[in-house]
Amino acid sequence: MSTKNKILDAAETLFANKGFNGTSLREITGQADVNLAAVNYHFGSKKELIKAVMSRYMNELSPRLESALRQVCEIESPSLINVFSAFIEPLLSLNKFKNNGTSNFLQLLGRGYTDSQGFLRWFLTTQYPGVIDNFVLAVQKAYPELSAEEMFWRLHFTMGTVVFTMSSSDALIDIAKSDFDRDLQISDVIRNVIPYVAAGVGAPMPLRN
Amino acid sequence: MSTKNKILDAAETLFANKGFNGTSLREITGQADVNLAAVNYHFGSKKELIKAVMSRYMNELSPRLESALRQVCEIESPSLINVFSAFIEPLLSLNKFKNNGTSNFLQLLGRGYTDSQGFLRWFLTTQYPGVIDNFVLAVQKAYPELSAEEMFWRLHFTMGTVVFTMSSSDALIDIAKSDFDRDLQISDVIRNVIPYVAAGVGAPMPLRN
DNA sequence: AAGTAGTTTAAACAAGCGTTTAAAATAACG
DNA sequence: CGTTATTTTAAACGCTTGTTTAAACTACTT
Repeated sequence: MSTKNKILDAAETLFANKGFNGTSLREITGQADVNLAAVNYHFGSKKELIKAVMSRYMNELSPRLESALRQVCEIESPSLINVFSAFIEPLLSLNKFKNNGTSNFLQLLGRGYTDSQGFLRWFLTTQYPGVIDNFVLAVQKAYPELSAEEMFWRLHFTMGTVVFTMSSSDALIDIAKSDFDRDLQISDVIRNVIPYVAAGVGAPMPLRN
Repeated sequence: MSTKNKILDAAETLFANKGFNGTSLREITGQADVNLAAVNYHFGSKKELIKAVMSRYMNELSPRLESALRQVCEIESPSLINVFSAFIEPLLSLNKFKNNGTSNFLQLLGRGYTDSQGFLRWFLTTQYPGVIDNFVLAVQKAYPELSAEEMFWRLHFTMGTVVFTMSSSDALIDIAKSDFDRDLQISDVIRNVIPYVAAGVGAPMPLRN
């Protein structure tokens, strides 16, 4: 395996578990078993490494996601469950792409929104706008009465639900094991969260004052 | 104002905006206009300072919250909207306690769940179990059909929604201003999130396979 | 007024950080 | 084979981190 990929693999796991700020280049190169200077040689800087880690996933995910959402839009009258279920297959496909891929990616997404003053949010929204656009279109078709402003709020809440849940999914799975004696996978977490966010986005429009 | 409080005030704002890892003691003591060593003299360590910042809020919040939730349980048949609305007054009361108190506290809560490997989660659940217990009781009364396992999931999702929303509430308020020309307060965010989480928690029980 | 306890101060500490350098090792190509 | 290019390496860079030290200063008590 190439040095570049060894770095990407080690960085991905460490970033997901300890955040971007919380992971040093020495930890990464130590786990990847490569020289410290290799990061700056191959990626230029730590910030560029973070982008590279995210890009590797987004380039895999975004075409699948866009096409799945487009398919939902072709349904006669799609439900919000249809919309959110469109995420399942593309997200779980990241597990074939790499071990713990789904979990790692979603955790990284969560980190990106709280660590590093939102530069990752900027990166994602400017580099992969097609995903967001198709998502909004699908929700609009499933719930046309939802105003633009209400949509803005609820999609943000949904982002929060998913991102937070995933960034602590390891703890969640542990608790589920000890409290309910159930062995859960990341796929179970995804399937559990869909009715929740679908109901949240589908809540009746509140009366404005 | 005492040195101790000057440190707490400066630390609170910086922690909320930049996270615990992302804020140095020199930034804190600089903004507080206090000597660097004062933190270790008065609090012992950075970790203890973080606890002190959180405790100051929790000691103000938890009795109000517990009593509000107990009141909801006394309603004949409370709705989930009732349950979550019980949070409004106690949370907004933090604004009288300190400028931007509500926003700062909720952002800190969000930081605590992702920064610092969850030691803050441990701190909160062990030090303030009464809040969680009363919350669960209220939800149980409002939605008795919800199984313990489903409750576990949905409360976690709710925590995620709130915590994530609040930790990025500054960005949210900025976007709302530029996209919808609406000047929002933290209270608007709270009022918007309630129908969402109430609908999410109130979603019908899914069929198990 | 002297002495003591509490507080503040400047300076230094060791350790860790991301990044750079220049030499050594490896690979690729005419 | 010999000569470029590319990659890897060890060492050091300057800087920031949390924490500690010991002296200076303040306030209160006897």
